Amino acid sequence: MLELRLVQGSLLKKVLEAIKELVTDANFDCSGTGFSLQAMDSSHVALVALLLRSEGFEHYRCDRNLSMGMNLGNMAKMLRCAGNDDIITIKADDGSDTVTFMFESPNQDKIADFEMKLMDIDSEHLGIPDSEYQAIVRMPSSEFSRICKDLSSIGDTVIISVTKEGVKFSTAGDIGTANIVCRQNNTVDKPEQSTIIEMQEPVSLTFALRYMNSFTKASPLSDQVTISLSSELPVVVEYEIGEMGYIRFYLAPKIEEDEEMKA
Amino acid sequence: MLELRLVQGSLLKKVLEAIKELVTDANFDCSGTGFSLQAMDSSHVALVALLLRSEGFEHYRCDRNLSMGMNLGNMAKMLRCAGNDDIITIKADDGSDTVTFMFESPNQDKIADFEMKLMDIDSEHLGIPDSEYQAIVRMPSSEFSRICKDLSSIGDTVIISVTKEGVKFSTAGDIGTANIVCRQNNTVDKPEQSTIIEMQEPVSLTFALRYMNSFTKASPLSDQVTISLSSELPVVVEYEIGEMGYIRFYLAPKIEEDEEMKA
DNA sequence: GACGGCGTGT
DNA sequence: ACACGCCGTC
Repeated sequence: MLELRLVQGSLLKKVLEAIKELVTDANFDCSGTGFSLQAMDSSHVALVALLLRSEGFEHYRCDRNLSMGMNLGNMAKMLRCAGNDDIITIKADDGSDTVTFMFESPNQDKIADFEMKLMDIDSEHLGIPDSEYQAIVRMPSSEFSRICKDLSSIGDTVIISVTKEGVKFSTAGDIGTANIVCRQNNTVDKPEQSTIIEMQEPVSLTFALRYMNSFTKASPLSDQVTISLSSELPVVVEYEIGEMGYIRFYLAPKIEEDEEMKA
Repeated sequence: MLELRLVQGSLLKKVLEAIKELVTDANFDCSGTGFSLQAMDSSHVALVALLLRSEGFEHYRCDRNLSMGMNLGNMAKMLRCAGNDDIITIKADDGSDTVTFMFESPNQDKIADFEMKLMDIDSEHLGIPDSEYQAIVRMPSSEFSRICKDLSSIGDTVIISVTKEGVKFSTAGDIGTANIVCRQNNTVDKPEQSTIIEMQEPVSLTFALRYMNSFTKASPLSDQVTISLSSELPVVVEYEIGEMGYIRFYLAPKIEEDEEMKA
C-alpha cells in the first residue's frame, strides 16, 4: 500500500512538464527515503534524476519499496487535470497494475481521482557518484533558459567556459558566431537574481543545445539553476524542487573535434 | 572603424522585424549623417527607406562611409537575442567582411557579442525626391494595420480615397465589398489616437493589400503612421523611429482597370 | 493576469 | 509531427 499526499501539487505538475519531453516512459521508485525517478532520455544520451524526499509530503506511507512504470506523457495529461492549488495524492495497492492520482481542490469542494495503467519497464538504475566539480555556476534559471534558446538560433552546440571573470556561453553556426558572458553578481537583496561562480579550476566544455533546451523546461520549478562542470564528466544541470528535492539532468560533453583527432 | 551605440536597442530589433519580411538582403549605409538603408523588396515592387540619424545614437563613430551588405533574416535572428532593454552596439572594422552586434544588459551583468558575415550586394541607390502630396493622412498605426488586415480577408487591393469627410479604405472580392471610413479626429488629450487629414485635393488610389500588410509590420515602432498620397506617385507609408529617424515604405498605385482600358 | 487557440519554425 | 511563441479571449 502506497499513499503519498503532496500539499503543493503544482510541484508534481511542473516536474512532469519538465521531463515528459525528454523521457517517454520511466519507473517511479518509492521507498522510505522518498519518491524518485532515474531515466535516460529516449536517445540514451541524457539522464534525468528526480528526488522528492518523503519529508516533503504531508503524508507518506510506503509499506514496501515499489517501482511503478509510467508513461510520462499520459501521467502529465492526468496531472494537467489538477488545479495548481490542488492537493495531489498518489495511491497504489501492492501488486496492483494501476496507480491513482487524487486531486483535492483547496476548499475541498472538488475531489477527482484518475487511475492510470502501470507498465513494465526494465530500467538499469545507475549509481551516480557524487563528484567534485571544477566549477559550479549558480544563476537565474530564466537567464540560463534564455541563453540556451538564443544560442540555438545560431548554432547546435554551446561551449560553456568558466573563468574567474565569469561564465561564457558560445556557439557558432552558418550565419555567424555568438558569445554571451555572465559576470558573477551576488546581489544580496535579490538572491534569486544572483549569479554565483565557484571555480576551482577553469573549465570549458561543449554540449548539444538541443538537450540543454530540454533541461530548461524545468525552469518553472526554481528561480535558480546550478550547473556543475568538470572535464571528462557529464555536466549536471540541477533545479531544486521547493524544499523537498531536485531534478538533475546529466549530459556528457561533446568531444571537441581536435581531441577526436588525437584519439 | 565603425562603432554605433544605441541605448534603446529595442528600436533596432523592431526595425528588423519590420523589414525582414519585405527585403531579404540589403546594404546598410553608414555615414556621418546616420545609419541608413534603401532597398527594393524581393519582387521589386515596393521600396523601403530607413534612416537612423547619428544624433540618435549615444555614441556614433564612423571613420569613413561604409556600406555593409547583410542578410536581414540572419541579422534579425541575432537581434532577437538582445533583450528589449539591452544597449546595442554595432561594430565593424574597415575592410572587415564581418559586423559585430554587441548587447549589454541594463545592469551590465551580461555582455553578448554576435558576429555576422557581410555579403556583397549591388544596390541601385535611388534618389527619392521630396514631393508635394495631394493628401497626407496621419492616423494610429494599430488602426491602419487592423484595417489592412480586415480588408485582406475580403479583397486583394485597397482603394484609399481622401475627401474632406475623411479617408476611406475600400475593397471588393468574390464574397462582397467593404468600405471603412475614418473621420478626422483630433483628440488633443490623446494625440497618439488622433486621425489628422491634410488634404490639398481629393485623391483616390489603389494598392495591393499584400504590401500594405507587410508595411504594417512596422507598427510596433510608432503609435502613428503617416500615409502620403498623390496621383501618379507612389504612396509613402511612414513610421517614425523614436526621435531618431523613420522607416518609409513606397508603393506604386495600381492602374485602375478602366484607366488601363483607356491606355 | 491566466488560459486556450492559431500560426510558425524545427 | 511536435513544440514554441504570439494573439485574442475570459
